[in-house]
Amino acid sequence: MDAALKAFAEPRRREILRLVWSQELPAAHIAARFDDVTRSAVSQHLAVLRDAALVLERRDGTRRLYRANHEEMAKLRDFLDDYWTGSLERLRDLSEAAQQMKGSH
Amino acid sequence: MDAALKAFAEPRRREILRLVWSQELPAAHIAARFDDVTRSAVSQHLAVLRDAALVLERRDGTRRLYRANHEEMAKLRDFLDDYWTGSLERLRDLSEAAQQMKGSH
DNA sequence: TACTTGCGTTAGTGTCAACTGACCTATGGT
DNA sequence: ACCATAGGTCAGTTGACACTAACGCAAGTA
Repeated sequence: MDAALKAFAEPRRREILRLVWSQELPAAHIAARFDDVTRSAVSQHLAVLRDAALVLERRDGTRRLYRANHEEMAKLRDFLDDYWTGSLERLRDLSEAAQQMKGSH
Repeated sequence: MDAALKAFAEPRRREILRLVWSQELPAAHIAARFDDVTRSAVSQHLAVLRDAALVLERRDGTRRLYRANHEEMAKLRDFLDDYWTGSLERLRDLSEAAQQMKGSH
């Protein structure tokens, strides 16, 4: 999950992810969208996204088709939502911090 | 805004941010929460968060009190929400990608 | 079998970021 | 004035990472 956020916090990867959000695209089409970067760089970005499970890969002959993994993206979104809305974790941290202030002052 | 996401995509900084989410804390208290890292490192993290406007700093004598900047965090959240919900941007990218497929095949 | 296309992978490079340790600054107390 | 406390800053190291160029490999095609 941490890897997903890290992968997502990269402008180029966010662009790629957006391209394959609602349609499957072969690597060549994705790479062709970026004229300021080599095909190799895009391939490596795709590997990062795949390792983070943010995209899914499907092989069709010599081609590899990519599409966004909406399930994993939903998980990431839930994670972020939890951060904002607080949840149990932050309550625990707050009580610990309060306790620490007592002890040190 | 890109800086905010990048700053947020760092586990340690997310921890710090959570500590000052609903209460103001002096730098020393924040640093004391991390036993595997020096005060210097925490100070630098706080600088990154401040530069990204994710935390606000207030001076009180020799101390510096930090608290989360909820407004800026809301902006970040909105940015992420827009990414998910689509918005105009993605529609533009989709049409461009479709046009490209036509041209190359 | 040979050639081409589609794509991943590897080595090497430059840059950036997280961290430590030493230092500097400012405020407040004695 | 002196000293302690709170905390930022700078130099230097290490490791991660985005990238290029060259190579490797599988799957069609002639």
